[in-house]
Amino acid sequence: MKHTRLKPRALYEEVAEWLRQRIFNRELAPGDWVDELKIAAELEISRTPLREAIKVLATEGLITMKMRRGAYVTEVNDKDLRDVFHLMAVLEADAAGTAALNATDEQLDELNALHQQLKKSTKNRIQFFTINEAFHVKLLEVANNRWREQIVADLRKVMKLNRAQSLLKAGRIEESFAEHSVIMAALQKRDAGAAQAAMRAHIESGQEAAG
Amino acid sequence: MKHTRLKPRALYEEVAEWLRQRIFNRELAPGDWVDELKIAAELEISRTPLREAIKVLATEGLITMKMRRGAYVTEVNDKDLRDVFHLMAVLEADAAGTAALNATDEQLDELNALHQQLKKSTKNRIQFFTINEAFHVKLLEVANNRWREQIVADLRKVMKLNRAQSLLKAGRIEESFAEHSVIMAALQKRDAGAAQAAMRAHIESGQEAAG
DNA sequence: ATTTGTAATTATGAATTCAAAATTCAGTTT
DNA sequence: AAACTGAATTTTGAATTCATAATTACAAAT
Repeated sequence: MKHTRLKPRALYEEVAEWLRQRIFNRELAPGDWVDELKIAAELEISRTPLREAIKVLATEGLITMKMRRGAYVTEVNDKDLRDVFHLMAVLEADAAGTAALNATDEQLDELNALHQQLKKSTKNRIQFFTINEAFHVKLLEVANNRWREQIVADLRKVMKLNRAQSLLKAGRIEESFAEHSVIMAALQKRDAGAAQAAMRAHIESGQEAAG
Repeated sequence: MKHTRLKPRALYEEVAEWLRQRIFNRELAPGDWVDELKIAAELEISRTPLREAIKVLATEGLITMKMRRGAYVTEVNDKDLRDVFHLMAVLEADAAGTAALNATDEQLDELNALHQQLKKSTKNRIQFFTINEAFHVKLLEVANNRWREQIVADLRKVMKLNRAQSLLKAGRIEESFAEHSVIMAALQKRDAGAAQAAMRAHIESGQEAAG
């Protein structure tokens, strides 16, 4: 039995996560200034842990700090978004290649289980996104490079700054699922080159849909 | 004329950089605990900016924080190092490919100028390292993806945690320079595939030398 | 001698306080 | 009315203080 943790985590981490969610939900939109006093009052904490959290988000790239002026939510322009997508494609494609070669049979089963769940979620946008992300996270986990997992997670956060990525074009879900099928097939054939190519195509395709 | 800046940067950034240098110089070795009181006293500052700096380094991966226990310099094992090298190879190879296609003639000249300096530095380890790093940084700059520049910079920091990377085997400098020559030639021929392959080979070769 | 329990000490986490820079706003001048 | 000046206010940066968790030191008991 997994007991409830006594010591969840540091306050500044809680605050950092709270800020991230606010940003992803657009309650704090790109360009908005982070009002330290207002937010500290809202969370009923002092400015100290809030300021620590802000510096963490700044290092992640979600927030930009201006000396003696304050901090605002990072604004990503079209080029930034293209650049981030490109890196995601490069890193995830490489991960797919590695996974095709190194995944255990159990891990392939787990990935396939997620893939089957995805198949059943094409009618539910939110569920599709959730499971889609779980699949990508699982694939990275199988590729087994903790530094890449961290980097891709950070890039994903930046991508989420842009509203467009979540507002997919009509028919995109079906298209996305079809691409996933190609990836899954390549993984099961343990064809690294094909898995790599399929993942790259998938992410570039997602980029077009978002743009 | 570039005047001296009145307000260089935030104190916590100064402290973060000071800590990084301490770590790279092994005055703070992997596994060492960061004594807040001692360091704050040494720098004659309060714990507040020091703690902010620690959180930044933690986000970069240089320091690991344990709740209510403190922070210690991250220990990287052999697998970590392999993983970091792999990502460097993937990211820098891709950057080399992009640079081969998109560099202006002026940028190619600048890269070549650094390459010529490198040629003259094979007798001076420290100078070779400095110019070598400048070349890689310049190449990333030409590839023009600020997110990648940040990521590679962070990975480089982690690599520097390991002493081995700076203690090259005999003959490695000449070998390294030869590899650079191949990269430079591919760039000047604007052959993206060749540039990519050469860069990947170069970094993997560096990994062997470090291991 | 080893182990267990408790007090003392130390270090971390967070709030509060203080200092200084930037912004706002009123008042004056042109 | 627009622009400039300088005081008042607001906001950020950093030091200090306070609270509490963790470690150490020490004593007692088996």
